[in-house]
Amino acid sequence: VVTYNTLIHGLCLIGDLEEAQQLRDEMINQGILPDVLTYTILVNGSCKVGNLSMAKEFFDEMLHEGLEPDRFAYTTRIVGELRLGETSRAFSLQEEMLAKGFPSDLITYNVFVDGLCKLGNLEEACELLQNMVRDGLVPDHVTYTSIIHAHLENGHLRKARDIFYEMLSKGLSPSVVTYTVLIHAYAGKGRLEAAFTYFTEMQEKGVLPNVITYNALINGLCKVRRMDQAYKFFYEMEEKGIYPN
RNA sequence: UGGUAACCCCGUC
Repeated sequence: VVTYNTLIHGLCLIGDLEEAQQLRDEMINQGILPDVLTYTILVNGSCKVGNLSMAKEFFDEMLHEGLEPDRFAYTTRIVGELRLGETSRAFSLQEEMLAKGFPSDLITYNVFVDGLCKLGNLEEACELLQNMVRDGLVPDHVTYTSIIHAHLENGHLRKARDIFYEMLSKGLSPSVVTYTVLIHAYAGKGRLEAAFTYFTEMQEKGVLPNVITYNALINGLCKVRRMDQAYKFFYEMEEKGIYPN
């Protein structure tokens, strides 16, 4: 079952759900029964390709097989419900999960925070932070990045920056993703000086920019037609062995 | 062996 799960996971990573499903069928024919991991992988893979009804089907099949979903399975399913905007269903699943002895962990909360942010419920997402603390959990850099990203998407750059500093004050280390969302927003709005400041700061802290970070900068520079500087970063990434995509 | 955050492109509106 580990071999099959690993292969199914690989197929899901490349987005080939048809083949993944066939392999699931094949393992059954071979007398190897899929387990909770198999279904979690399939539910997750379906979500990633945007086929949320398929995600639900796999989750239900897991139940029909008499398998008991665990925290990973529930959280994966919650991602799907939130993407559909089914907030109350997502919360019901959270309660169901709790009733089965799986209280939400940091990742479950992060899924809710990000999901609510993406649905435009930033307020509700922030309220969840209180629940996290109540449950003895500490918001991490992923939690903060979701909230910062939401503020940036709303055009509230200053608020985003404030949250960023709040994150630093709590001793959390921003990741390359945190810096990249900030750089993307500032560069995209023509605030290149601020973007450069973050770009410099991240490297001083040993956080290495990746191709997405460079794309964000180059995109901002191209928008304001500063092609010479755009090329400067383009060459710089090559020097660093970061390949343009 | 499985669950969370970022760019670009494309499609529908």
